[in-house]
Amino acid sequence: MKSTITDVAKQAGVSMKTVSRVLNNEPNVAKKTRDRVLAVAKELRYTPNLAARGLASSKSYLLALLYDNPSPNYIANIQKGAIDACRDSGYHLVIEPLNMNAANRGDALELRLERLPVDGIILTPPLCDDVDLLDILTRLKIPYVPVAPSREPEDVTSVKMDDVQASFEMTEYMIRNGHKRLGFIKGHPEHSASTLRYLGFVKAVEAAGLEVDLDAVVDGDFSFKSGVVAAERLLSAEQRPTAIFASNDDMAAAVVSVASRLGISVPGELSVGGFDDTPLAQILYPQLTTIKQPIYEMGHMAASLLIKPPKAEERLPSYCLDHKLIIRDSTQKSE
Amino acid sequence: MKSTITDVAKQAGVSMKTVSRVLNNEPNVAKKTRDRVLAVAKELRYTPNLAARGLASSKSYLLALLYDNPSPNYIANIQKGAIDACRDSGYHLVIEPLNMNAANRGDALELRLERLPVDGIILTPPLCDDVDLLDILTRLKIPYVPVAPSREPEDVTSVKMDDVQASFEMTEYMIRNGHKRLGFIKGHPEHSASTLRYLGFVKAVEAAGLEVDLDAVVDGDFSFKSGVVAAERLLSAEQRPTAIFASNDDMAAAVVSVASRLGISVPGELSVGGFDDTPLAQILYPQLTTIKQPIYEMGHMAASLLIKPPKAEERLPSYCLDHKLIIRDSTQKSE
DNA sequence: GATGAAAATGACAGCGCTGTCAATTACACC
DNA sequence: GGTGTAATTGACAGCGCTGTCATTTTCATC
Repeated sequence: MKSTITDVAKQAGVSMKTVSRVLNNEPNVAKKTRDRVLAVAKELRYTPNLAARGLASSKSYLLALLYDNPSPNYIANIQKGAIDACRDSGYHLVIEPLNMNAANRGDALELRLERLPVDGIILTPPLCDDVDLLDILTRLKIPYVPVAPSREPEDVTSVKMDDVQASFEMTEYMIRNGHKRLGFIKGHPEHSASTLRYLGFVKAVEAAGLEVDLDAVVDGDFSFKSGVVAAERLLSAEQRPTAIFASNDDMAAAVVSVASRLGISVPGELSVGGFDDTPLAQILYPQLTTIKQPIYEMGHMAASLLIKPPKAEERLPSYCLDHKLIIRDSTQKSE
Repeated sequence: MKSTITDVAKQAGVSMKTVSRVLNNEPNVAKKTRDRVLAVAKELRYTPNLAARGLASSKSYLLALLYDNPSPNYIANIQKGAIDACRDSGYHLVIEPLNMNAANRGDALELRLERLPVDGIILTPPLCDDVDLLDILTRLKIPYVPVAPSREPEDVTSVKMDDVQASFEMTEYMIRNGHKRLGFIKGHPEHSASTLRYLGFVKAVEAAGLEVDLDAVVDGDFSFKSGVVAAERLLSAEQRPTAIFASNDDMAAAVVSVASRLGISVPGELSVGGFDDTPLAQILYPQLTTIKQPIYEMGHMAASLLIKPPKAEERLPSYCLDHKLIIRDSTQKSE
C-alpha cells in the first residue's frame, strides 16, 4: 500500500541508495537520474518513513520547544515560526512544557531531557537563562538555541531582539509628536527586558535634549494590576504627563482603563504606548500603539539554526531580529 | 555510551525480547524477572530509541494536534493537557497549524497529512467540523479525536463540554442572586457554541418562571468591539438590566468597559458574567465571573483516547467533561 | 584511442527494536 | 513420577532507510 524507497528504486530503475541520495539532496547524482527519481516518487506518492530514516541516520528529524512561560501568546508565536521553518525541511516540532520548580530539577530533569528524542532544542525565556538546564543540555550534547536570553552563553548561537532600540523608537515617536512630559512604567525588576526598555526610554529622552523626570517614572511588574497603581499615581500628579509609555501591553491597558475612569480621553488628552503587541492591544478601545516583537521570526530563525547549523567560521554569536513600532489609536500629537 | 536493550538484556541475564516485554508492560513476565530488568534498566539509565521502536512496531509514538484557531490560549491549554497525557505513555506531541484556505485544501492537504508520521490526531474547532479534512483522515485511516465538534461524527469518539448546562448554571446563579432583568449578548452566529449558550440561558430563565425579555437579548460575534455595541444598547435602555451575561469574556470585558465609561458601577449596579475564563477575566478589574471550560481536560482526554483506545464494546460516542462556574468580583446580589 | 581522475552508481550491512513462533519451565492433578 | 496445560522465555528475522566502500561510467587530456 504505502510505497517505500525500494518501490521507487525499482520503478525508476536505479538502486535504493541513489533514490536516497536524491531525496536527501546529496550531491553526485546526474540531473537526468534525479529528475526521473523525483518524477517516480511523486507518481507513487512516496513519503519517507521518519522512523526508518531516523534509525539509520541516528537523527530524529524532531525539534523540541521547551518553555516555562505563562504567556500563551508568546509561545504560540514562537511555535508557529519554528513549525514553519521545520515544515520545509521535513522536520516536526514537539512541545515540552517544563515546570522548573525544585522537584523537577536535578536528575529528574536530566532524565526527562534524555528521553527527548530530538535533534535540537529551542529555549524560550526564562528557561534560556537557567544554568542547570543549560548545563545538562551541554553535558547531553543536545544542540540548543536560546531565544532572547539575558546573557548570551558562549559557543552557542542565540536569537534575540533589540529591546533598547525598540524602546528608543517608541519614545522618540512620542517626542516627535510633541510630547514633552513623558511618563514611564517599568516592568518586573527581575526581568532583564525591563532594564533594557527603560534604558531605551532614557536614551531617547536625552537624545532629544530633554530631561528624564524621575517623578514620572514609576515601578510596575508587567501585570495589569501594577499598571493600575502606576497609572493612578501618574495621572493624579499635578502636572500629569501627556504621554505614558508602559513597558508592556497589559500595563498600557491599565493606563487606558484608569484614564477612562478619570475621564481623561485617550488619545485626546493622553497618549499611551505599550510593548509586545499582544491580542489585548487590538481588543482594546482605542487600539494600542505598541511594539511588535519579532516573536514569530525568532522562532523561525531558532529552528532554522538547529536544522542547518552555520559552519563554525560563519557562526554569529547571535542573530538580532527586527521589531516594529505599530502605530494605532492610543497615541497622537500633543496639542 | 547510550545503552540499548541488548545491554540491559545482557546485564540482566535475559533475552532482548524479555526486556522488550517488560518495558512495554506486556503480560506473561514473571514478577521476579520484571523487577530485575527494571532495576538494571534504571541502573543503566536506559531510554528506548523511539525510531527503532517505531520502525519495528510501525507506530510512531507521536500524536499531532491540528489547529486553525486564532485563540492561543485555547490551543495552549489543549496542548498542555495532551502533552501531560502523552508524557506518561512515552508519547510526544507534535503541533501542526493548518491554514484551511482554499489553496491548502484538496491534494495539498492530503499530502501534508500523509507526511505526518503520527499515530493519531487531535482536532480542535473549527477543524473538527471540516468535512474535507475528516474525509481525508478517514481515507488515510488515521485515528482522530474531535474536540468540541458541532456535530458528532459517527464511529468516532469525541470529547466536549456541555455548553447548554454551563450557560444554564451562570444564568441560574444570577437569578438566584435576585436578578430579574437579565441581558444576554449572543456569540458569533456561525459558531455552534453561540446557539447552545443562548439555549442554556433561555432554559434557566424559563425554569425560574421568568420570561426572556427579547429586547435584552442582543447580537454579538465574540469580539470586544461587538460587545461594546451590544453593551451600549443594553445599558442605554430605559429599564436597563441589572445583570448581563455575555457569551464570552471578550464581550463581557466590553460590557465592563462601557459600564465604567457610563459611570455604572460593576458589580454594584450591574453584574456581568462571561464565558471561557480567558486570562483577560483575571486581568480585568473587577475580575470576571465566568465559566471555565475544561480545555486542559479535553486535551488530556483526547490524547488518552488516542493512546489507549477503548475497546469497541466500551466505546462511548463522546466524553463530556465538567466545566466550572467561577465566581469572581463582577457579579453580586441584586439590591 | 589510451590514460587517469572525477563523477555517478550500487551492494551490503546494520541502526535498535518488536512480532512471530518455537522452546522451555512451572505447576496442578492424578 | 507422569501427564497436560498454561505461563514464561528466547531465537530470529526484518521493519525502511542510510553509511561505507567498492564498482562502473563519464569525460577531459594527451
